[in-house]
Amino acid sequence: MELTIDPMNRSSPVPALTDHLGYWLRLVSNHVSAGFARRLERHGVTVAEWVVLRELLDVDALAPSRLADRMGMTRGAISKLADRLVAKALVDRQDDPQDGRAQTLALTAAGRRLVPRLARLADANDAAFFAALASRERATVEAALRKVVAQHGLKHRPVD
Amino acid sequence: MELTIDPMNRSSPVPALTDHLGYWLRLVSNHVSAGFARRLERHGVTVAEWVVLRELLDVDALAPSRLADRMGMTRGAISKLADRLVAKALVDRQDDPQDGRAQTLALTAAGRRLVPRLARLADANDAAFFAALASRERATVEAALRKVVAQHGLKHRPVD
DNA sequence: GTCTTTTTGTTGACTAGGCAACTTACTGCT
DNA sequence: AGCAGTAAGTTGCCTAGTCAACAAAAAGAC
Repeated sequence: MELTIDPMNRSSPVPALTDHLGYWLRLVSNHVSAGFARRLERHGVTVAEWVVLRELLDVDALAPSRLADRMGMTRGAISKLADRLVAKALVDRQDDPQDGRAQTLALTAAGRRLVPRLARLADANDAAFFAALASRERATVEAALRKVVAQHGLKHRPVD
Repeated sequence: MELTIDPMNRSSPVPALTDHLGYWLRLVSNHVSAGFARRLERHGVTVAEWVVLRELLDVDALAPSRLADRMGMTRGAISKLADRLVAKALVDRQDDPQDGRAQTLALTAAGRRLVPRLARLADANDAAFFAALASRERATVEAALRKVVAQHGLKHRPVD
């Protein structure tokens, strides 16, 4: 390929950035996330914090390390993230009485109250961004993305 | 909605993270970018640096501020990014003789040599990630994403 | 029962970006 | 010509991650 003789010096038609599906994915994804971040900002919450809150809603209590696994972040990051959420009184951190190393994170009453409001923002953001797509089209895209996730066994890594 | 009477306490079925298309987008996008970053790592280049190099390939010389516009980054970020690329001898920074404020960035010979190799990594990464999709399916996804981009007039913002 | 290994969470150094203040230089108005 | 306004690039401070070293505690080996 690159060894092909090319007297006219046009041997390497380097593909454009936009030739990769990953480019479009990242472009749209970054805008969707940034848009959501803007909406969350008014509530003093970041996207990563939202994910924690939403995760905690279902489980009632979760070890930071489990959260790290679920979110695809390091324990160090979760440690600091939890600090912030505790400071905002949205999350309660408690030592595990069974295991001196372990902790457990849970929503406070305020956190539990906030989640549904933020969920509505998430709905609105998604709807606004993908309004251009017919619902059939949206389903197709989601199916394709799920297929990619399945094929590569991608673990949750919603935040960078 | 949240005012609906609900004696069973099931009034707010808060949607799951996975109910949003944006979630899947971000999950896949982050993995694709992280995968690409890993491939680039061996060449001592980051994804943002790759984007700069690829942009410069077409134009031969570009002002940092134009680059900032194209990449959706601040001038401050471009300033530092250019520093790194100059340090790696992949980019040449030159003062504009016409305008005492302005500069111009251009690929060095080494930079120009590197781009096609990195482009191959980009191709490989994209192909590997989306191998699960039929080419028709890939085209559908790309069309949908382009539609979203068009409807919102999204400017280039490939890097966070 | 002790000693090694593993696990849990924290911390500090580092990175890459944003934002805003700043310097320098050009532009346009009069 | 001079001066206000604007544009280009740099810098310092901030944020939110990673990574690796660490302390404390539990688990496992024997």
